[in-house]
Amino acid sequence: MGKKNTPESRDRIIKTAVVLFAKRGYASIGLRELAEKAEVNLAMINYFFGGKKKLLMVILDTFFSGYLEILEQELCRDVPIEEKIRTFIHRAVAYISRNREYMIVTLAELPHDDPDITEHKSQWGKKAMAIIEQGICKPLAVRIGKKISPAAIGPLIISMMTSRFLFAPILEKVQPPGYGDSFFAEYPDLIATIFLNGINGFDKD
Amino acid sequence: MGKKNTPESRDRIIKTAVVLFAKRGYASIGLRELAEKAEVNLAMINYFFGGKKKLLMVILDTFFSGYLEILEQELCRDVPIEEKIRTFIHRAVAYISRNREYMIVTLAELPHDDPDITEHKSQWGKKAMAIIEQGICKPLAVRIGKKISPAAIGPLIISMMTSRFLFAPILEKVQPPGYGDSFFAEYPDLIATIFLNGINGFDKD
DNA sequence: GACTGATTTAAACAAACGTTTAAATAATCC
DNA sequence: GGATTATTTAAACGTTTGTTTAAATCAGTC
Repeated sequence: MGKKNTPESRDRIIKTAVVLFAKRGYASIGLRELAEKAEVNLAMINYFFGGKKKLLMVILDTFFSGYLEILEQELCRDVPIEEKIRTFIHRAVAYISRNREYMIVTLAELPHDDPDITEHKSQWGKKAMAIIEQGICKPLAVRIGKKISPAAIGPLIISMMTSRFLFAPILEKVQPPGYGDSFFAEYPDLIATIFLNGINGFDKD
Repeated sequence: MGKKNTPESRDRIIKTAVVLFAKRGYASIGLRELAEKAEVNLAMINYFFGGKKKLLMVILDTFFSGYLEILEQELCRDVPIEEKIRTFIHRAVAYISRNREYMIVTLAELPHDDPDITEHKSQWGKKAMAIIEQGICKPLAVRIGKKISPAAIGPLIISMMTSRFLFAPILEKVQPPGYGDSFFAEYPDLIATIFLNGINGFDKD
């Protein structure tokens, strides 16, 4: 059963799709343009993925599974909750930054409600929520005496981490250059501190 | 010059478009379906707006101008920064909740980079950034001795406020019912407290 | 009641859409 | 080396896309 080392045109389709979908949106990219940019015959997309929507799901799965792995590894550890959250945010921001386009495709499709895709996304949502419930909400309730729903914390924390990247096209036009490199070095700490202690949390410097 | 009291089919187009775009995404809604659902002839959309993209821009403008008005009114007041931010978040969350679909259409299109639209969006971005610079970043720098860029604060604060709404399709499938009404009553306070003092800010209850 | 401008209509435009087909090539196995 | 897959190709499928056209209907003014 002729299995090659790596079906390299399949990979090229995904890589190209992620870039195009992130830049102009999943729905507005035609398969012909995708095929052309990926240097692949049009029919190959349906050959490998069985349809445009299935290709999107592969991308969503790739991002979600990577994000969930970090969630799992960092939030289930038995360390003080502050340290746990801080190292989680550092790893997660690094992951998001490294896979910017995957993240954008995923986040941009989140609010929409295609039945197939929503069903699929909520599979990941369930798992994430369970981890956040155990890893953050429960120990936090013990600590501060207030129960915050994982349905609030989960979306909140990922939205905070991704905020800067989702606004990138606007910010690049608005912002006078200069924040470039040093900014992203400080970014994970900024998010972690605000999530833990708010903007007042910078007092102690 | 025959001006009617209100061109009611123009309004119907916008109202219908906002709902459809929010639910399934701007790019995946065809003008024929939109016209049908709005009970309007197909050609009316181009007659009133001059194109699909222009219709989208009207929607983006509507949301942005409302949001910016709140930014302006609340953040330029001369009151202690904590109180200022807290009341701003309350008003903004109420606005977002009331105009959920407008917000979703706007936020879902944010990360994409259609030249025309990005140009247009960044007009609003400039204004928002200037207000946040003056209303938050500057007084905050005095208070905590650390300068946080408005290019970080602006996206962060709106992302926090909208997070719960953008994840709605997933959460409705995942979440066991029960958080419904009481949740959204507490939501603005939750966001404001976390932004100001982080999750540790609930100590004092 | 004709005139004017705003609104509405049905019909058509070329272009692009996602998907399928059947035949050709390339790679792998025995 | 012949048989068996896996991959690639060009062509066509029927729909749907956003936009335009020119004629029809409507409302209000003089």
